[in-house]
Amino acid sequence: MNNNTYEQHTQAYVSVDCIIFGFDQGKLKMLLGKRTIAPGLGTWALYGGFVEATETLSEAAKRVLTELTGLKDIYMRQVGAYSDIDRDPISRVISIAYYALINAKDYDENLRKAFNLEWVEIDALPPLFSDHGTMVQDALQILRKRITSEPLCFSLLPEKFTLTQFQNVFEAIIGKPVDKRNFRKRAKQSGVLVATGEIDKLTSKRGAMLYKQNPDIEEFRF
Amino acid sequence: MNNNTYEQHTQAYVSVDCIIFGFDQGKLKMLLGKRTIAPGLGTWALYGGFVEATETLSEAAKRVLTELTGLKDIYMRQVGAYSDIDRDPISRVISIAYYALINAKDYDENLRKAFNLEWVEIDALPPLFSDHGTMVQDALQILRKRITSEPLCFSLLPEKFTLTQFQNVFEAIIGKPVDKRNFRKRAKQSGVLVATGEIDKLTSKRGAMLYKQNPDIEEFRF
DNA sequence: GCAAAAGTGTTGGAGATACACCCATGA
DNA sequence: TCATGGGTGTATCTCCAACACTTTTGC
Repeated sequence: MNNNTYEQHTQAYVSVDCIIFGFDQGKLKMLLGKRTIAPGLGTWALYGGFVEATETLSEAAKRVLTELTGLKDIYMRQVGAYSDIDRDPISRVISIAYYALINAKDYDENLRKAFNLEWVEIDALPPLFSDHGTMVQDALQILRKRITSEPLCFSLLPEKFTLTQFQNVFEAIIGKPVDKRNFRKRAKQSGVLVATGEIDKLTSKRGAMLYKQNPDIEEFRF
Repeated sequence: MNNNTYEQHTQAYVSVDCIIFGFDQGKLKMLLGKRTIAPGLGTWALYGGFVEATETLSEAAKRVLTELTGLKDIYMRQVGAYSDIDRDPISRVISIAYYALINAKDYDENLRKAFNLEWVEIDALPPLFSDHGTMVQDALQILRKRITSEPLCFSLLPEKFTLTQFQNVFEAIIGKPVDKRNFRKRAKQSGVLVATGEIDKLTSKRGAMLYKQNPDIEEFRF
């Protein structure tokens, strides 16, 4: 900080933009809406909101996420700050992107319709408003890097899930298939999950063991 | 973005704070100053600056870095955005932290004195102003994670360096010693550096081969 | 001649990869 | 009975870790 007084400097609007990932039908998807206001009316965009004087960035992101999804305690992390001068043509707005992971099954279809949002597959993304496309690519890169050091997959799944579901989410994030036997071995040896003893009969005739996240992991390693 | 007009929302000052790392005397250090203004007069702090209307965040960070060091083309990356309501007691200021890596030998001592900065070892850091300590810890964590996927060490060294110097920087960042033979094997096999053919006679009687960063690496893997 | 830094190879173990078939059940 | 998804084991290979002595030369 130098000696200039604050008033000599300009202020800016600060916003958060939320990248909401979900897993559905074997695909990693995200919630996008078409802008209903200028600038960028009608183009696909992330949902966001201005940061108010009484809240931090993560509080603002949580507020937006809860408003949009009705869910609390959403897994959410900061991606970064975006500040191109003209990223918003109306005024200087600096935006901080957050990614969030939700279980798509928990998500209320009525809210989705009320906000005019769509689940869009991440490998079929349309062009996005302003720098939102960059934010999304940055978030995806972070997801892929962190998948072995943070329990990302579980936030995209129901509380109890089969090994096959776990593998499907994992593959959707890293973007390539993995060997089933090796994956299951790794899953069991790593200790990141525990068998519930319950059997899921919905997705297969034979039935599959349901697992959940091991709550006693000190440092996640997968 | 919702339908409210921009004017309904409050603006904030936006600043950048720079964490300048250097390597000197076998230790990873950073440049810190004691604040010369309120708030926090006299406490150790990062050097920063307000973001002006005409510049992006990274331009502001570059401006501050150049002002402070006289150097251009500094390796610099964003750490994240910090927004606690009272992180600055005078006014709402949202700050984006950047870390920078410089070769301490390039750094002009006169500038250091002019700005009243000190090189402080990262494992002997004093308490820092506001949330600057958090920024520094976050930056260090990023450095440690990225050391194998980004060419960080080279930015802390002169253009030509010995394998021992390279190993010293590496150890300083990860915070623990590594085996010399394994490290040298890895350095050579990875292809991240090339021998210059020149011999450095300054740091040893026998002389050591000088290497430099391999410019033809497409994806850095170490 | 000795102190100080440079330089050099081998072995063992752990973890990752590749790979194909049987099982249980509902329809 | 057959279609569907669930479940399992072994052999190989690659990468990483451990480990100690010789070389050169300025002083």
